Amino acid sequence: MLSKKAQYAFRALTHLVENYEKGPVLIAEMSKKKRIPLKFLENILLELKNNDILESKKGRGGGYSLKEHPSKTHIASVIRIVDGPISMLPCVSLYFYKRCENCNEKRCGLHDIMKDVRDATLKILERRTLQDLVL
Amino acid sequence: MLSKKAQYAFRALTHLVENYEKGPVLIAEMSKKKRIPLKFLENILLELKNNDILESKKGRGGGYSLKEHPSKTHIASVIRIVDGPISMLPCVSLYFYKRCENCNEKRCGLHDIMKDVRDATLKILERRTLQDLVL
DNA sequence: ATAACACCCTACTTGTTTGGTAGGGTTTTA
DNA sequence: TAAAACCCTACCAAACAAGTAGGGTGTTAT
Repeated sequence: MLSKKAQYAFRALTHLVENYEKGPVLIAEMSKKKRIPLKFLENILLELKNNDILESKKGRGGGYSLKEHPSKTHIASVIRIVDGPISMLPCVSLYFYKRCENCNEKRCGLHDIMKDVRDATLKILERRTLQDLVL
Repeated sequence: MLSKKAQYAFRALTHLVENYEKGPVLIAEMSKKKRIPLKFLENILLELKNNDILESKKGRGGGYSLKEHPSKTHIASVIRIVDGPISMLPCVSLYFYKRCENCNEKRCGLHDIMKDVRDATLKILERRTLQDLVL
């Protein structure tokens, strides 16, 4: 399950896509429009900025905006930043790999199954972008 | 990510598949062979039994065994019992559905994406069975 | 200059979940 | 009837999730 944090992140990003090319958007505005706790949202946006999804401008007329065109940022990237691994097992994760104790990976049925799941999932999440958030 | 509990469950189930038709297996044996904390494993097996994956026999010569042939129990069922929802959002879950506040489902891009992910995932997890755990 | 603006950063709090332990109770069979 | 083996409830500590607090820092308009 995606955390509430991730769901908030997507709600905020949706707002930013909807207002793309209208200049920076205030945290306060997103918080109000999308009903996200202000200070919590602040942390989330900061994290997305530190990971090159967003950029920000301080002072009057400032706010947050997407660093790239909505079609350039994949859903998978956002999830990895906010929630971490997408895979169901550490031993099949591409970005958060950890070998599993007590499973040799070459002869582990579960490993193979979860690798298939990972591939099927990423095929979707690495193709879809922020653009797809808004219909 | 699957919880450690779920991973233990699959390790134990693997052992039961490997020893299918050799009669009931002791908790203690699975605990030792698969290096799973005994009392924790006890709880897990009990839960699987209460959900019709396993059956048990008490007293001397007793133990746990699979209720049905390994090819009859799907990986998805086990995950749902032990960890709960498989989907990434409550609003796309088949067995644990909860509507999401602030998203009308008919016009939510994220909803659509996560529904696709769910379908792709279930296509695998509802086809693969315990039989596939052992190679 | 300087005040208002708006993001930046660290730390804290509270409640829930996870992973695991304890300690008897119950049923079965030799 | 005693030993074997599962059954059940409750408890515990550590980690994580969700959210709050309170200033700090850089920017812009006047």
